[in-house]
Amino acid sequence: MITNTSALRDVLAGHGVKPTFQRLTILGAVMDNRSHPTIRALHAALVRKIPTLSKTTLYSTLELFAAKGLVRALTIDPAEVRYDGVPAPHHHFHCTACRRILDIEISCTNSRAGEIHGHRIDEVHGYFKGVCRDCRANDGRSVASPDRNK
Amino acid sequence: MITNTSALRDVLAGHGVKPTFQRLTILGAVMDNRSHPTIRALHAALVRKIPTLSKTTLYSTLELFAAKGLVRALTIDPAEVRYDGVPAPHHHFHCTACRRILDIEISCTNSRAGEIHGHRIDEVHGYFKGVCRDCRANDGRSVASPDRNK
DNA sequence: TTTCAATTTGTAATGATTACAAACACAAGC
DNA sequence: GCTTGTGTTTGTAATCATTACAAATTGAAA
Repeated sequence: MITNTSALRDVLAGHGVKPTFQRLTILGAVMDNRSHPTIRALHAALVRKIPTLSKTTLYSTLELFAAKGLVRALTIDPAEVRYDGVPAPHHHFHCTACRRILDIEISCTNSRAGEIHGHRIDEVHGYFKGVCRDCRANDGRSVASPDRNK
Repeated sequence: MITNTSALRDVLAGHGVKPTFQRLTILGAVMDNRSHPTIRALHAALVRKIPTLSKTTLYSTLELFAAKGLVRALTIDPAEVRYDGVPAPHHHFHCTACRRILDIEISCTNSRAGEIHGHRIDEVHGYFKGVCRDCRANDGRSVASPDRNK
């Protein structure tokens, strides 16, 4: 685990969010999981730590975190929202073969939020769609379906 | 109507798509509707022209168009996919108050497709989230809910 | 201990999307 | 003209993420 409880507690307190056990655990999971997990994946992973954890709590908590700017909701895959524990703007790559979402380090002059044409900008999203290197090497066939294993 | 039937017929033929009456009508609607309509909105608008038009046809046809590069599917709003009749890469602004999606003319060096880190890039998506000028002028309250009027 | 508000949970809707098979259209060949 | 066959369209029935809602729980303050 990269992030320890006291650090997480500080993050929550710094954003005016009461640090409950569920919230600490969920925030730690999202920040440590760098695969942009879905609610379903998070729930599957977290029920081991919190057997009674409900999906409703995950939905409401992640909505709260996103509103506070602690995490970012990615709507790249229309089937399911994915969550990114790194709220700083950065780009993504969505592979249409394996459905993974990868971080892309690329400079972008539009990443600085602010205002455009009078519209107030709160979030900047940039991503690419295509076939990732691994799937290309695999002749276009998916190398994995990380979140599709029901 | 901006696009006439013969022009639409050429577009479809040029992409190897058989120009049926439904496809011509649907393509014309998406290209003329610059509000990034949802399936629901398109269906509501098109049943006047094709009373028997089914939502299934809309789903399959727009999926076909998107695969052929004729239109672009926007997954900005997690509730519903929206369709853009302008397939050339350009930016969008999503207002979280009125839920509209506006076109944004802005230069972007990353809009040129190609390849990054070995990943083949087929589509480039860039958008901003925030509160649009109209809603800001209206004190943050939505100025309209174009697609929410059930 | 009591109280009260916030949080968490489980269950029941909601509604977009998909699966699927029947109905239909239309061109090629007879 | 008719027949055949393939591709298209349609309607209905699932699927499943998300939301709505109210009861249960927690925890701090009085």
